[in-house]
Amino acid sequence: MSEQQDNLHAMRHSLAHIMATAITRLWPEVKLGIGPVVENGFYYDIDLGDTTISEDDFERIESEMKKVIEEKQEFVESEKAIDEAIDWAKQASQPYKEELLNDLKRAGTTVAGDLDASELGTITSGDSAVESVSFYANGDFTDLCRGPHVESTNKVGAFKLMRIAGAYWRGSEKNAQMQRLYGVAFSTPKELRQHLEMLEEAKKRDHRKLGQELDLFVISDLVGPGLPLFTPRGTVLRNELIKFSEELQRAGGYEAVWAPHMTRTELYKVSGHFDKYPERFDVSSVESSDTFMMKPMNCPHVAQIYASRPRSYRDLPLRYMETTTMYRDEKSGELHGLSRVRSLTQDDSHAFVRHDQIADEMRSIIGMVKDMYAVLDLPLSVDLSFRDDSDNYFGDPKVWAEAQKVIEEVAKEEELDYRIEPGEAAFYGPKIDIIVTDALGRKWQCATVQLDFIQPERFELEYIGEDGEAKRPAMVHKAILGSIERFLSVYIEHTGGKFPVWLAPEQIRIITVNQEEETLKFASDVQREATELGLRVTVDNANESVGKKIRNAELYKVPYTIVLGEKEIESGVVMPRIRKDIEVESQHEAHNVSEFLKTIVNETKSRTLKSSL
RNA sequence: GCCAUCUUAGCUCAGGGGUAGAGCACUUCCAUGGUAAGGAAGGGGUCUCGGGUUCAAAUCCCGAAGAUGGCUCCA
Repeated sequence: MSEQQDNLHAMRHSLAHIMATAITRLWPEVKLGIGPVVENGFYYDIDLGDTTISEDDFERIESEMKKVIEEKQEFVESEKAIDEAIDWAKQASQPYKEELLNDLKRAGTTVAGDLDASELGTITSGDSAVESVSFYANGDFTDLCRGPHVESTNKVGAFKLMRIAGAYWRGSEKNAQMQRLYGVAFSTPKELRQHLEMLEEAKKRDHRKLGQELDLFVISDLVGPGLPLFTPRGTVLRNELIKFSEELQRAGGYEAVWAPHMTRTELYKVSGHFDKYPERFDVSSVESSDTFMMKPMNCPHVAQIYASRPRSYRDLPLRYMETTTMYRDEKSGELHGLSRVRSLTQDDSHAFVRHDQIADEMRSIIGMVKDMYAVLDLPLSVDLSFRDDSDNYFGDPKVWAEAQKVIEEVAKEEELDYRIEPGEAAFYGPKIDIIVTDALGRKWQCATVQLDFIQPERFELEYIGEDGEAKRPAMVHKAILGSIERFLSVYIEHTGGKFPVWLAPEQIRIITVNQEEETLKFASDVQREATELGLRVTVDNANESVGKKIRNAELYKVPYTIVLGEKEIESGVVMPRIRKDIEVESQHEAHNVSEFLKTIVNETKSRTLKSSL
């Protein structure tokens, strides 16, 4: 972390204390949980018993916080012996702090997750237990805290309270539910303003809103939550993306296969998924009966295609792809537009490879991923999800170590911007998770490449080696777009609905000036010509003003609009209206109709037109 | 699944214990139009669903479903 980041961190953390100070002044009976720094800001968990705070109280809290800031209270660190600290917590009636301290005393740590860890008192000696912990005080307010803080309450930059959420004490639903107050904070008012503007922009681009406005998908109560239906426009997006992905895969030697969407549950018992994630299988809403279920993933099915006949080392790699829909019983609270659904379609593939072919296959896949996201104008970075020392993983640790080495080498060779994330691996093997950064700077995981030694083992997959001995292949799972639904949610927000020409559901809209026979005929001639060139074109000959029809085309963010009337019929020349983000030599040049259509075709075919946002 | 908030026409939303509202969209008519909304008329709602209170419930109360924001989870 740079010095600047350290300072921002201290500011945010100090603001959490200042908020707690303000809340303690306004509600002296408050029981405080923890108050860590999070991305872009901070929060504090509070428990007010029967009272609940609402966002209407933010004004009061913020103005109290401003008072604390103006008082320029110094942050003073002190140490207390652990028992003394526990007494303090008792006297201050802070049961949550007391619990943390007791855990510290007993275990030297608390069992809670990462966020809590930064909140714990400093361990000054010994491994197994703690002798003393650190406190920070500002004015009358003292809190168990490891720090660091800024020197005084007036050095905290700009902040704003954002929202209230329910949160369980230490993240467990067995515990008391507290209220979590979130704030954002930045070093300068300007950065805060930029952040708030970004949130405004994100709201405007919300894919659920754009999905409705641009008529891309719908969710019907009768069909059910998490089961989106795609309209013709949305389906064009889906199909074009899938087509591109499959072209990349075909070039990499992948052949299409097909599997039904239902299976005997037994398949997942053999694969090991059922025992590993029982809670994901025991819910009837995606199950058809005790013995059959909707498929929640694809790999075990494809493994059966491999297993259907004897394989030779000469056959490998065998590369199968299938863009297919799977069904997962996501909990209702987890569903969100297209980004979290119950029916998700993956551009899935599985390669069965010899161990000496793993690196090449990984390299080839990384190439596809790079090509895809270059065209989609989404910069990418990579998380190498490796195992940790826990026993959550199947298989031989030695094989894992070897595979992880190969993966890291490939990441280096391909010059990927990568981070290693221990403990993030799937239970059957290490993964490469590809993270894209959208136009608003938000990060999303999309593509994933996963190495799997376990399913070949579970399904007893074999090939006959050069020496005549049966050998076990490895499986390489991959999805370039990941879930198409989820990718669309990211991409709709990335582009704000201004899709590049090759993807645009409607590439050209022809607007007629009037309803005269001659005009209508000319419009339909141009439409036919464009359609024959493979373009997606519609004619708006509604009995409306030209201005109105232009406006409608704009609202649908159609890349090219041409108005046809008497002038165009006579001259054969059009003055296209081109969506502003599209780079062209001149926005206002007149074109011969046929020439113009051919230019669009070229742009479409190259798939390289970037939407500059 | 848990907590909070919300659910009124296809969409965006106002209203609120006593005959259900607007804009857009839709239909029809007039206007035949020139690069972001031409004019008029009309149709459209068991006010999410189920119970309760009341002379009377869309409105108040309870419950359910769905949505939204979080929490938790994400093979």
